[in-house]
Amino acid sequence: MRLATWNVNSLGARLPLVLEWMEANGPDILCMQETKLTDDAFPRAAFSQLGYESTHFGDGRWNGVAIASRVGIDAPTCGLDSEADRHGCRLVAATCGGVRVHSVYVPNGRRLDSEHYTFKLDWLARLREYLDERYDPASPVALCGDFNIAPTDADVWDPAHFVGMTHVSEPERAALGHILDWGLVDVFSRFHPDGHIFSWWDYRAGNFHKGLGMRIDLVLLSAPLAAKCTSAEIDRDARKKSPAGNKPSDHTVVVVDVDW
DNA sequence: ATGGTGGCCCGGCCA
Repeated sequence: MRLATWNVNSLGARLPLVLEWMEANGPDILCMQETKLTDDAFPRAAFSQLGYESTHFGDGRWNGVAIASRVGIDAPTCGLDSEADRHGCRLVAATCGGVRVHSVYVPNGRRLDSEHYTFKLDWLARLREYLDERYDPASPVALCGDFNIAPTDADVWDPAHFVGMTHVSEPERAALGHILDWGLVDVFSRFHPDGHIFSWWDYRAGNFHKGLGMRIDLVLLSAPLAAKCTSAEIDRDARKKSPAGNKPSDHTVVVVDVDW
């Protein structure tokens, strides 16, 4: 089973590149974030033509998450528990090939003194509660998406640059740690313990070409899946303009293979 | 390294 996650930064703008990448790389399941579409505008037929079922949770201009799967989309659900999250469109889940898959878009905290930062920490705490209430960590569960957190200092280009900034603060890393403590493994870091491999680069100032990025897009697998994970890679090429001329997102794809 | 670019959709907001 090939499982991938990609913050596409507008599926409306990115659909040609996403389809091009799917045809070339054959994911069984692709989790997408920041589709920026309403459910009505989601291009279900385009995925269907490639053999994928899909589920989407979005209300338009911001956020929006989706899953495309060619191994089934069963029992789809949207959001966390609260009414506030129902308007955030930051989580969609479905059972795909026997795995409970979640496409997750964690709020951006913006600044440490921002109310958005408080909301981010609260959202992460409720994500842990969501796991506690629904699943057994001994079952196959995957959380895939843009966590807007670099798990360690090896996941940013220069830790000194990020002192006092969001994405790296101790409370954010602790909140992520609490989610991992439920029984999930950041499988990419297990295959690449030295870090310094990134999934996001600011569009501005040529940061991609300078190597100035962060690893904030994660695939978290419960123990039965993590034990059978054979590969975890970041496809840096998908951050470039494609051979067909399609423009990139500011994030690229994380691809995980599981012997499942 | 507080500028810069790109997405939303046309005036700023968001990342």
